[in-house]
Amino acid sequence: MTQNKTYKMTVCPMTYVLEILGDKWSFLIIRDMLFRGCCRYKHFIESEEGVATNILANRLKSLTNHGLITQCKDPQNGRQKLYHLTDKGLDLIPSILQLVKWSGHHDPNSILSEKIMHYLDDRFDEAVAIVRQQYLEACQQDAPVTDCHRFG
Amino acid sequence: MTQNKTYKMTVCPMTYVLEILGDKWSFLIIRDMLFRGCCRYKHFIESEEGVATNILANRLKSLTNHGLITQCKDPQNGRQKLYHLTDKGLDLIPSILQLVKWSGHHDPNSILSEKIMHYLDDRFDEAVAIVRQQYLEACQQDAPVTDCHRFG
DNA sequence: GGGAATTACTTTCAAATTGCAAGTTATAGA
DNA sequence: TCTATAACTTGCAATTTGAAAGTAATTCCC
Repeated sequence: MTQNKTYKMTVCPMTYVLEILGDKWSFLIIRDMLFRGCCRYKHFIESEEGVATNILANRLKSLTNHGLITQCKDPQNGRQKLYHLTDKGLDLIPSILQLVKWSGHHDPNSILSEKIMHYLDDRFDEAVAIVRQQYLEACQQDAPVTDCHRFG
Repeated sequence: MTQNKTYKMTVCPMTYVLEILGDKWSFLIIRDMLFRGCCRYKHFIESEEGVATNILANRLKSLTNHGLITQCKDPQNGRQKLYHLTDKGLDLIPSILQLVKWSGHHDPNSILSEKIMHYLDDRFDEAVAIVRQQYLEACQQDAPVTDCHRFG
């Protein structure tokens, strides 16, 4: 799917999301940031699914252009860049947790604990708030390894 | 993305969903069924985004194999097939409505009415129930053109 | 201060996937 | 029986992906 194509009038809500997130890797990048504390190029490359470096660069650019993430130089180390979710990106948490919840119910090999499923089933808004909160805290600490990996 | 590849142990909830829905067309097929009343091959082909016939056939097979939709002969007309969402497929409504809601907030060209956004923002569970209900009713009537196009 | 190492990419090219157009098969209706 | 229609399948060119190798800009280490 072309990620950086010229703008096309969106004819329905779904086409807008799918233009931005209608491929596997964009979603996984967001997941890695939210649940795995990834904020550097290297982190994403090391992630278990194994993105190709060119695809990663392409998607990071696309997500940046669409305003879901920001890039900045690491003030501690000029040869590194830091990637962070914007508010627009963070607003995807409910969507992502619904997808996680769906997997929890329908994936026969689901690894989600009962406790997590309980949160997603009965205290969804709370789960959203927790994931958001933990992400923001982890970012402030410059060591964004959150406890939220148990969700995603 | 290969849709019919051999089974791979899912390492996290997201990979399970993305293996099934990690491409634009699968999502659009579900949307067409939910919000546009599509239940025949022809309907999907006529949909505004313009799927290629081979891609459509591939995705319908994939979604069937993954248990999100079912295929059956139209009892009224033996040369037509009917496609319907299963419970597993219907359970995607919350995920899809969250994505629609996100678009409503962030797509500068959003066409969603205030009334719809109010439902999604403040009465989300109700919106899910309405979409599900209307889909099921429309299917029973064999003329599945629902009022829900206003959502998706 | 200079060479090696590291990080974040870009480039190249083969392989896989997509999309368009042109069949093909099965059933229906006249 | 002849024609039309619905649901595909096939062939092929064009696009996208993925693996590997290369490059530029720091930073580390002696």
